[in-house]
Amino acid sequence: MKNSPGKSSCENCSSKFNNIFRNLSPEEYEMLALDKNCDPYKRGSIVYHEGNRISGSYCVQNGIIKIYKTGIDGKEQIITFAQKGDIIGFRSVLSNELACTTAKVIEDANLCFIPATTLVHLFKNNAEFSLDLMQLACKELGESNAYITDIAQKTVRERLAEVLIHLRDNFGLDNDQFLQISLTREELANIVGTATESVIRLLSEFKSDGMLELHGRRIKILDSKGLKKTANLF
Amino acid sequence: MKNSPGKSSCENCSSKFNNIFRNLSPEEYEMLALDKNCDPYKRGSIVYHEGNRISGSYCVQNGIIKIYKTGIDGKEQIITFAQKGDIIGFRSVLSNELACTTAKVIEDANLCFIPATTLVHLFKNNAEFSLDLMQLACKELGESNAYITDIAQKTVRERLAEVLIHLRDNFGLDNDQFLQISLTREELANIVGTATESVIRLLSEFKSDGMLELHGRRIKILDSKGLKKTANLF
DNA sequence: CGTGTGATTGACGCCTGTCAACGTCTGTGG
DNA sequence: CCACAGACGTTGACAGGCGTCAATCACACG
Repeated sequence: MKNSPGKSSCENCSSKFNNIFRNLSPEEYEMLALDKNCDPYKRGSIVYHEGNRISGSYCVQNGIIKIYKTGIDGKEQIITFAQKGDIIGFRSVLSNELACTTAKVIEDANLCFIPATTLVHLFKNNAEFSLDLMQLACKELGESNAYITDIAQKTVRERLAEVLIHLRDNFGLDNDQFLQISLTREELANIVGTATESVIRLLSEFKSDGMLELHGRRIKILDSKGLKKTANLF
Repeated sequence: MKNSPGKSSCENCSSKFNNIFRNLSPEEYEMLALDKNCDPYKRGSIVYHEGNRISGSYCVQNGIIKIYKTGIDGKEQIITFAQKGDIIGFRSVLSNELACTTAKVIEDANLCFIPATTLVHLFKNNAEFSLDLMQLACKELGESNAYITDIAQKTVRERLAEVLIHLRDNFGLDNDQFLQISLTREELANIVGTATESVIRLLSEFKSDGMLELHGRRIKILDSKGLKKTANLF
């Protein structure tokens, strides 16, 4: 009875329907259920830290994790967020390298730890699974390369608008039509790659232009089309 | 006799010693040799184009290929270069997606075309190979994420210095100690993510500071330590 | 109520992109 | 052999986006 939240089998895990483990055999699900280890993580806790060796990957049951790199003067650059159904840390596990990012919980989460040996075993013995995982890595690679182009060519204003659209598309809205995900101004700045003050100024400009409604940390997109235009998205 | 340059088997291909195919069985090498298709490509020719479907990957025997995305107003953002022993286009093949970059020859090259079916077959049937390929994708992912951090946090001056060091480390020097790879100012700008004029000005500043020697397109690094310091590298 | 974190606003100036003009080099065709 | 076109490199002028610094406000928490 080692799997705390209801010793749930991954086979009918509540997280994302088509998750990365969809092509496992019943036996492999069994194995995964035995090997994994699900635990709650509080907001603010570090799942793994850049530069450390990690002994396995984590599958997100719920909550939100921010994945970032630490750059000049300790300024963090947010690479992506992981949520329900996502798997994190597999890059370092499969390459057998030190973690090149830090994973920090920003909304209370339940994570299932999957030992490296289990993951590698599945990768080597199930071609469907390995292809799925490969495709995931390739998808992330494509996204990262697209973001390089963005950040290299677009202005801060364009990038911020784009990030807001992106956050809406990826995390959705709450009951009041506000962005579901709640970030500090500094975190927004660390996605966009700019100063906190610039984010603040631009957000209030967007508000003046009637594109946003702001209530503290909560953000509502009023003019999606205008925002996309500002972002140079088509 | 379909493989033009000496119907060479990949098994003893002259390209990079530990290349991606190092873990194939003799039978698999045989299969690869039968399926592949090696052709010369002239400087300036396009190997594949962003947005098109590609029917296979390419292994670089020699020459240099520039991989870039087209951004705002057609401005190109160079993501990476491929040289001897590198494999390109595998991302789109394995994800079964459209090419998200363009590959253009900048130094006359010989490329071996590997049909998608062959690559996928090898991936599914040889766990060592699939792990190698996965590690390659993960390595590229790590590099892309590192570059996001750089480009988001460093100044143009720092990035240019870093790119020069990077080009030296990856392509080496010619007999006169100049960088082996020859790029236009515009291409340098499209790596760094800046304007051509800025690259020109910064290069001559670096020259004034005694860190570089410039002869047209040829660049010699005189003060590697100073350049690294300028780049904020340790 | 003090402390700390996050948000906001203003002032200031440098880095860097844009525009324009001109120089240089190479290859082509007359 | 020369003229010309076109690509590439260089330089200067200029403005404005955006980062930095500093002060102040808002809010939560022990």
